[in-house]
Amino acid sequence: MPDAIICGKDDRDSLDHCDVLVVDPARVRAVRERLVPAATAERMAAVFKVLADPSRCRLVAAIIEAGELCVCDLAATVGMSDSNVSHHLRVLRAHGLVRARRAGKMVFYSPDDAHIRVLLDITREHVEHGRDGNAGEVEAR
Amino acid sequence: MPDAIICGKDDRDSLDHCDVLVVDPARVRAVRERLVPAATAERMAAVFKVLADPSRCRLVAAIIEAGELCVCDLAATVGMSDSNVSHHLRVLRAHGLVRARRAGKMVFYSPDDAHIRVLLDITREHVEHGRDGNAGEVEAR
DNA sequence: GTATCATATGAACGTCCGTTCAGACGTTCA
DNA sequence: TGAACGTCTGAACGGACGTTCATATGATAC
Repeated sequence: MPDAIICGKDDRDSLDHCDVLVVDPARVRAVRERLVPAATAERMAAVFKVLADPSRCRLVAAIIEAGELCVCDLAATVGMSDSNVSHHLRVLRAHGLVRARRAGKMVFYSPDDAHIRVLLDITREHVEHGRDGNAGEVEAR
Repeated sequence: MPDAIICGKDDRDSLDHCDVLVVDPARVRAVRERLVPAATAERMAAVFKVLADPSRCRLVAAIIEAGELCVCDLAATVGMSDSNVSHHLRVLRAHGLVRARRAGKMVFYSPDDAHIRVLLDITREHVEHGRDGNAGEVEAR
């Protein structure tokens, strides 16, 4: 098996420079073929990014828990300003996580996706039971 | 049923001001009791934040796909600089998503959590099949 | 020892994002 | 119509974060 070679231009995505050392080019190529495409990863990261905020996590959890809730009650539930809640709800709505229903002056929000509930459940179990790996330290080695 | 009342101090978390309108205080209180604690939400958001980056998504996916991979091969696989990959791997390691094994000059990384694989799978299916709600537009209403 | 390689680290830059504040919009009720 | 209310919007501030560059560490080979 080769020890270290230089990969050609075609092995990289599309970078101006491509003189990168590779140890096991066969495996790299195999993994690259089966790897999630960059565009898909981008959309996946976007979904995670929506949930990557404690406020939005609680908002979504509260909406799922209640089934349906208006903005001011949501704000009271999670302890945030109405304005802030509204900003977050717009993000959640834009990404299809929650749905809005108008009733007179107020707007009721309800969950709009089954996957999200699973994501929250798994992650909650992960951080509660499982060892979640400290979030602060960097030691390791 | 009451139309709108002012909630007392005990109904809020711990804010200096608490003059917040609530429509359905009973439901708010019920949801608050069963709602995920703020501390837990913080840790959940931290997990999501780790995955809320396309580069890290692909790195984790590549490591899971390959089972084990060294830094330079990871860099070649996802098309990033070694330095950048190393930075991201530190984050992934600090949060217990991947594990590092040293072998001579090089370090091999492998998955260190079963939950993460499920999170990635669900999210990938979500953005591929399911309607993922456009990430750009904000229209709605 | 020195040289080379694989990886890790730190600083610096630019950008994104969560929050707050002030105000606008739309709806209801008198 | 005008006031009160629920919600939404935009600007602005502060902080967090991803990337790059240069450099340091650790390990192997000569």
